[in-house]
Amino acid sequence: MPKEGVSIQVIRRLPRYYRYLSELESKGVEKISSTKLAVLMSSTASQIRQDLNCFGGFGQQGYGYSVTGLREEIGKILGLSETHHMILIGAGNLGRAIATHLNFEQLGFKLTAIFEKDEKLIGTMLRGIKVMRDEEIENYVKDNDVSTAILAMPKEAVEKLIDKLYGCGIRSYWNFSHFDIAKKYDDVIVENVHLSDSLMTLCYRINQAPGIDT
Amino acid sequence: MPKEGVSIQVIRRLPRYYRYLSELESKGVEKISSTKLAVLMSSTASQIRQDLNCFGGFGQQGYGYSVTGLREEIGKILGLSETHHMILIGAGNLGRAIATHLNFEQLGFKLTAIFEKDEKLIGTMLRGIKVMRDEEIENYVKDNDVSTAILAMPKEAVEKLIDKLYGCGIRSYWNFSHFDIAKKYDDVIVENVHLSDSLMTLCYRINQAPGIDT
DNA sequence: TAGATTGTTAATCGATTAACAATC
DNA sequence: TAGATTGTTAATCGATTAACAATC
Repeated sequence: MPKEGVSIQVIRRLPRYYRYLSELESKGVEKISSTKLAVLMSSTASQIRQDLNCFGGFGQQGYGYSVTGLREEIGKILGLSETHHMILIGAGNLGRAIATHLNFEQLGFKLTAIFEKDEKLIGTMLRGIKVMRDEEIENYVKDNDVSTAILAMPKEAVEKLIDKLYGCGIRSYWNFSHFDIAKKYDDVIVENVHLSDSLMTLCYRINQAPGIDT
Repeated sequence: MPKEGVSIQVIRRLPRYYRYLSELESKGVEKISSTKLAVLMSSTASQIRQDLNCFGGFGQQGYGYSVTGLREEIGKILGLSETHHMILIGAGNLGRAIATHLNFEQLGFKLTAIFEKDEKLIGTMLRGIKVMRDEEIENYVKDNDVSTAILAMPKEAVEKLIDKLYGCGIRSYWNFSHFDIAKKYDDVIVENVHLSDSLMTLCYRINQAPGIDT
């Protein structure tokens, strides 16, 4: 169903549609028009209809969209019920926050193993998963289906580890480090989360804004 | 120096330039051309020159850019030495990760206070800061300069708290929740970080990719 | 039927890329 | 001077917005 070549801008809006539709659904709203959804989301009706029609005609003329129906369709497009297995590498502050904070099961994933370098953390439990030693990654990946690795460690550590992960066949990464994985391997899927970049852009905008100091 | 109306796309690329230039600098590289930087960053020379010339002419014809000089200029543009004071609200897993993981001082900010609802966490120390009771926010903000609030708590909690924060005069937010602050107040600066949205787009791309399963 | 709202085509707008004169 | 590379203008490309016929 999802067509090829949908732009990344459209794809990045899909989770947001999904969230707003989920909320409408939980409030018992049954149908919504692109115009009303646009007001709710500070978007435009045109954009919503264009975005959705990249994947199919989910509405009904003269009526609008079924809230539940559309939410489900977007869930299918995103593939949220696919259950890719993922491993977390790095059980420091950030890794622990990721592991405990997210509902992986609702996001198309299942966290199945956690690895860490620091001896002090090995053996501790996180989300019901025992933190394993760094060196066990290769064996684990050989014996288990692993789709994706979450990289919650510094750039330098990723630099050292990435060949091993790639060698094990892992081709998708949720990357919190500043190591540029896509540059090194062009056949991988990488979603980067650069928190410090995000904060820097906030800094820029505060400085640009008139009358906001401190 | 930074001109008005620079597009958000350009601004979001600035931290990345800053990072790559910092790395070149630490490797002792003194000059770089837009062409070489483009190769390094998987960008284009045109885009780099266009981006930089939104803010000024930092290069020298026939030579290129001074690595240190350009890094410093971009640092100035981003305002990384401005030291805005920020408070963190929410000392759960995510809040703790944010507090301990980032070098605020290098990013234009200083974390000065942490607030939390959960009694068990109040009084604990994070990054040398004692976690305070939720209700003390207003008094703290009245007595101290606070530019920005980091919101590391669920949507519902932000929904309840946002009027108080806005009422205290806080006009910029680093928002990890799904509450839509910009919708409610149109004179605020909001940088959203939606980790679950990010993971969903990864899910989509894995499902689209040929031959990647599990 | 009349009103509403979609799906889709066309128009506009803005961002990226290419080209090249200026100049170090 | 000749070569290199910028700053900047022009061309292209793609995304967003507007318009409207189709249709529920």
